[in-house]
Amino acid sequence: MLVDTGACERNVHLCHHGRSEPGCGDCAVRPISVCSVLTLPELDQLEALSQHLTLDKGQTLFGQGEPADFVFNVIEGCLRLTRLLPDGRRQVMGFALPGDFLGLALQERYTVSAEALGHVRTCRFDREDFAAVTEANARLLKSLHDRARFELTLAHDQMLLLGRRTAEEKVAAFLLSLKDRFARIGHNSVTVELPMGRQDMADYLGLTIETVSRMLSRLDRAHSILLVPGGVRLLDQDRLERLAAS
Amino acid sequence: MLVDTGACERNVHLCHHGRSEPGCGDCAVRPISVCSVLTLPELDQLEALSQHLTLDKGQTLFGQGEPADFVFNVIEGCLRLTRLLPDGRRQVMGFALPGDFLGLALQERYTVSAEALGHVRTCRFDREDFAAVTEANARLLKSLHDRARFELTLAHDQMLLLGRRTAEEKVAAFLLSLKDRFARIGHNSVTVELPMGRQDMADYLGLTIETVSRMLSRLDRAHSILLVPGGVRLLDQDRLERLAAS
DNA sequence: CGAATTATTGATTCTCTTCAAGCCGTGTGG
DNA sequence: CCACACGGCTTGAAGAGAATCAATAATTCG
Repeated sequence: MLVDTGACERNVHLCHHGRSEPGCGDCAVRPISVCSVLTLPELDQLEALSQHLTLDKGQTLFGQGEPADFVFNVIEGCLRLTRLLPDGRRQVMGFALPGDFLGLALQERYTVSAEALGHVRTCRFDREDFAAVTEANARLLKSLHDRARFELTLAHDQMLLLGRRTAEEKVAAFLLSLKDRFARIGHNSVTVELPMGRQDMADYLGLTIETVSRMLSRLDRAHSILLVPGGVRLLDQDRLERLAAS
Repeated sequence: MLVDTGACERNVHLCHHGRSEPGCGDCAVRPISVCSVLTLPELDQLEALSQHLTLDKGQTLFGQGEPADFVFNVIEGCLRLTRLLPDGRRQVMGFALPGDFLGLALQERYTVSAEALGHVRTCRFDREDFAAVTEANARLLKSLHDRARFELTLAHDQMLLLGRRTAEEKVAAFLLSLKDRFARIGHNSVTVELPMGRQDMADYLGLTIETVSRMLSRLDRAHSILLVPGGVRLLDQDRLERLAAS
């Protein structure tokens, strides 16, 4: 069944690694990516298999249902991972930030679509090539496995949120978790950037866009947060944490 | 914060492997467990580290927040994996069946409680011991990783269900997925056993017990299913699949 | 058998959705 | 420069689906 998946331009910018541009050794996200466990020789090996790939806002990295030929490291920017039901209902499974690896939950085909929420840079590998490297390198496999296990706990957290939390709690928990994620990649601030739109937040939290907007307004009115263009300032983190109550 | 976690008896039956009882080589769930990738000598090594552990209905294998000292293979029976919020709201993260491995999403402490829904037999390993074996055996690590990735896709499915499906769709999807899981472990029948109670189903699906009961009654009245003691007979699987619409 | 637990069903309430309108920042072209 | 359109966001009013409250029925278990 065909469904309108929105913007799907694929005129992405691709470039093979050349001697002139900085390689894996200088990669900005290396310390926080799966590659952090690799030695320099191993990095060289991997680098030979990698291609940089750049997307602009709205472009699709891969689409749900397509053959899963590639895996990716996110270097810069933010992507939205969505799953679509035949009738158009949408669930955002997550947002990928720099350092994230895309391709853990892969079967033969992508089960989600990945779309750029702004300018995005990724490092792409042929899935088979990457699998071969993984097969031969126990440390890399362990690193991927640790990520998969961590992703699993995140997914469990999200299941609890979707199943048992109120709209206000969902929004509060979302803002806090986003703050934590940004903190982990070095972007530490009480003002949390929101690279995604309200509809994306809604589809991530199992709500409607109107409810998300209302809850943000409510939190703003209660001076728990301050809505600013492109983001949110967390004013009363204690209260938010009490709401998010894990 | 302390919360009543219900039945917590720990008088579980423990037994070291002895020569007289059947070992890993004859294990009923070996072909469907993580152990399926191991050679016989490797199985012997693992067997030396294993203890059988038996629980009766209502007993707790491990509790949320406790130090995660052990990992488990489920040999027989069904367990409920729950996470509790401080205020008592509960989310059932999943049900473990024979062949399932418990301990993928582990950090230092268990993030869920595991309770027996009936008579349960498990194979227990010290977490450190098991980690050492995993570390040294790439095939086992790969097997665990594949399981983790599969669990991740299941978690994603559940997120979609919790976030975007109606009560009736949730119940229909649950019955079908349970049927599939039983089929995969050899228990193939149009009559699906329901080892868990209505409250467990409700907490798994993000509903209340009353809503689950109502939806089951509705499906029964529509002759899509037939409610039988301890289970459900799937009469109109097509209609269920249309409802579950993935 | 009788008590306790679990499940079903009905009546009512409430949270979130749906429908609808208006607002705001941005970009565009006359 | 301003009118206008467009997309994203907010806000309000009405409606629906599931929760809650309450009572009864069916099972399980001692």
